[in-house]
Amino acid sequence: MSPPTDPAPTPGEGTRTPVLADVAELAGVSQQTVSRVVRGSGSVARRTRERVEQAIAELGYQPNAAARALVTRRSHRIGVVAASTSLYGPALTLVGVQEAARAAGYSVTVVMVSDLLPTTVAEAFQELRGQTVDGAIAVVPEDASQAAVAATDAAFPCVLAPGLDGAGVPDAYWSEVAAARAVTEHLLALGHRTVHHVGGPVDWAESRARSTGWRTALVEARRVVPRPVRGDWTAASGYRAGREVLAAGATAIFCGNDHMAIGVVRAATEGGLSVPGDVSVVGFDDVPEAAYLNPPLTTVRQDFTEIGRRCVRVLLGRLNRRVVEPGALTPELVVRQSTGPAPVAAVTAAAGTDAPRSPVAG
Amino acid sequence: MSPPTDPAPTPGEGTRTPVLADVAELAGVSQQTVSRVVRGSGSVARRTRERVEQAIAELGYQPNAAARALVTRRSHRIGVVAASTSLYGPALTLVGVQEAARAAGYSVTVVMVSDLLPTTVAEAFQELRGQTVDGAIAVVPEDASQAAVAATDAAFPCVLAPGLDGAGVPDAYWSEVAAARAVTEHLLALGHRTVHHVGGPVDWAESRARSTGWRTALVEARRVVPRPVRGDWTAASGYRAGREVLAAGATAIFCGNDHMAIGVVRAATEGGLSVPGDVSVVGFDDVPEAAYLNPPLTTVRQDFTEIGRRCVRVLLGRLNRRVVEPGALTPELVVRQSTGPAPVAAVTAAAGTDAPRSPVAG
DNA sequence: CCCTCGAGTGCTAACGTTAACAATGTTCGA
DNA sequence: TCGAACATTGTTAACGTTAGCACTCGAGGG
Repeated sequence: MSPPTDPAPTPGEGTRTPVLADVAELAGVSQQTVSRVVRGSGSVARRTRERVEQAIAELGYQPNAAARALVTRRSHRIGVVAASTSLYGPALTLVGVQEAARAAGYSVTVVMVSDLLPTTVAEAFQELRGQTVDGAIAVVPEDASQAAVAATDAAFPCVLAPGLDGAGVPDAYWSEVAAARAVTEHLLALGHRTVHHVGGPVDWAESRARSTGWRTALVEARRVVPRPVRGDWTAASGYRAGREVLAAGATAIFCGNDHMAIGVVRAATEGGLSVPGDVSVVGFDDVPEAAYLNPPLTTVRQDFTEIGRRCVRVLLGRLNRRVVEPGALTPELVVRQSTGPAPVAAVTAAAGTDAPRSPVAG
Repeated sequence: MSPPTDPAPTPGEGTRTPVLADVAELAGVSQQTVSRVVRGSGSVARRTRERVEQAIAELGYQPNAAARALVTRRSHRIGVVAASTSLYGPALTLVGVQEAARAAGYSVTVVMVSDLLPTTVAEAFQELRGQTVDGAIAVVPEDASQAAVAATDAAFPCVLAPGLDGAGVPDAYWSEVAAARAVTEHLLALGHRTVHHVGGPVDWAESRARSTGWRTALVEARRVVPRPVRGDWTAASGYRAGREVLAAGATAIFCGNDHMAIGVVRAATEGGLSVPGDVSVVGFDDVPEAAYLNPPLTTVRQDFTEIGRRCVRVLLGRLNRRVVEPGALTPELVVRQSTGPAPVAAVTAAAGTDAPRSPVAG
């Protein structure tokens, strides 16, 4: 509506966004005093402060972040490099990051990478460094980000989300391993001879942790370890993997995430198999829908938001030259109705019966 | 590992991040020339440019965004105010925004709001304005953001995601209405007397659009319009709403999104009703899992990513004083197996039969 | 041969803020 | 009553970049 008149910098005219000097003039003090009031540092007489505050309110003054960042060398912004923020886990982690960052007075710049090539990820980090963020968090599979982070300036602190740190195998990893173990043991306890595995992409640390937990439990129980089939986190890939694993005669399947589990259940159903009558399926993540699926999905609950919060805590700590212990997370097995006792006869024949309460097969 | 030695600004010592002046000195030219090379503007002799470029590479120079923003008054960053980025639609829209922004050389700062109070949203915009972003996109229900956007400085361009603009009812709205109509008509064509509705929160424009389309179709076909039940997009709320609607004798249910549809299907299944034998259920969004649910869900496919891309296009256009037509999106009805002919006897009795191919009831 | 033009380059002054220091009063103990 | 310590305020110089102008060359037209 308004004509595109070029707002020439005619002083004292028009509605130029107010700056420190304007406030100072209106309040009748020096810029420095206004600055002190704005930052809440240094000592300012009560009367003066009130006058300044009123001037600020009157003018609607808001400090210029760029100017401040230039002189302070602190932008109060952190960067996040994320793979696909549409994936359930990363999306929630991002929420946690946002939450914690905001609470600490930081804003968040997100850079999404479309693929996981180390080059791409490294570029993303470089981009953030150029954007004068104070530090960065990688919500990207470790394999891709680790090298990129290592190549980064030491003055540019980075935190890896899944592992919470590049140095050493972190707690988060082991809790996932433990959870996957618990899943496998749950299935074994139900009488299944062994447990098949539909895993996520191998280049995700989460995938490997879950696979490791599964394998360990199997080996410890002296069971056959079937060759795991890998998907890409999607239901579609789960469906394909499911058909494959089912063809191999699986009666219990542990999936790397809930969405793939959905695909596996679908594959079973289409194959005339009932879940959990003929085959038990377990997911991972506990997406909000898991409890309402057909059948309600047994899965592992994971507090992704908390992971995000912790990343921020660690990063902000590092910015202030403090070391913050990330602490352990405890994923929790949630048993619902997609797991049940092993079928009496473990054949791939398509028997449509749902065999209630069949005794555990030794 | 490295001791926390305070990097004092001793000139020419240590590994201070290189600035324009350093490059200029190394290349034996003035800062201005380096600046011209970096920005690719102005005329620079070929030989000089090469020398400068080599110096840049040698020093690993990267321009300081804060300084540049300070003098240019352009940060090449846009802000996004989003409700819950963990919701499927907003998450994908954010992906689209990222994609398009990046391609145009912009980075993205996200501010998440936890609730939809106009105050909260307005605060989020203020925060962005202070962060010197060039403009903002609201991926927030219009009701909450419209006022906030209106209250914003004219010099701070904003775009509303769902509507693509605050002025006038946008195309996106009407395409959703049309899609909801198509859903309802599909259900009616299958012989259902009427269609029940489990809608999303009323303060979302998307919700209202879908409800409107549903209602219109019903009225036009001169059918009874049942009272819609509202959920909050989650499967849990869908489940509750589903029980309610089912108790009212629904045989066809149109849900505001796929997750609520999952809850509704669950409610039906638990009530001993088969889907689509006894009751048909339709979702909205076409989440990637929809095709693999039990039964595969009939729904409406929606290109959220494209919405995000368009927002950026419109915003960037406005930044350059150009008006960009957002253009229409065409959501598409995807018929799968959760919808079928109306049952012969529309009673709430729990008959476990799946009544295949029952003829359409006039 | 002079004048103009344009390409190529450099100098200087911003942009809006904060840090460091200097300069006021003011108070309090001796 | 004097000086030290303190509270309060102002002055000056950065921070790293770009815009505007001025300058120096050669080339080409009259």
